[in-house]
Amino acid sequence: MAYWLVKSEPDVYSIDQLKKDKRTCWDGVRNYQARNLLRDSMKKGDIVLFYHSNCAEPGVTGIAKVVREGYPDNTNYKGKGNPDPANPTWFMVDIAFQRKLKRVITLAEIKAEGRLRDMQLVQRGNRLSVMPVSAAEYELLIGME
DNA sequence: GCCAACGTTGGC
DNA sequence: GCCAACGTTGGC
Repeated sequence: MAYWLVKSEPDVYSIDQLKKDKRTCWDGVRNYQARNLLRDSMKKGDIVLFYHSNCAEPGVTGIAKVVREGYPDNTNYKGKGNPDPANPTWFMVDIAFQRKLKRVITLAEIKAEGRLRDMQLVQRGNRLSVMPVSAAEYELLIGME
């Protein structure tokens, strides 16, 4: 089993929305590196840290689980369907709500924790919206809750 | 709203 | 295949 972190702008899709929906398809990812992870690496049962970006208090806000492995995301090709559905470019997974953290583990705290300095999240110029997290990093982070 | 960092696009 | 222009992300 692996661990992941996904970013979402709370104005667009928040942890509270996921809690309400119970599960959602993680669509709209339009980055090839992230696409490869969605398509090839994320497995059913994997744990996903839910991160709020581009907001007043960026940080990890909850935990979700992969409930459906990568399948074609044929929508939203600039507003239209995939011109070639047999050969999809973009993929998505389904994730289900697990729980909200008791509090937000903020980006500032993560940066301040030296043992988390290798997390992709805090690497320079990181813009990936889906990224792997090691088991050790996951445990440490959850321990800060 | 600013700006740095990065990906993508397109001319050549 | 190079590289400048442009668009997007995301912290601050």
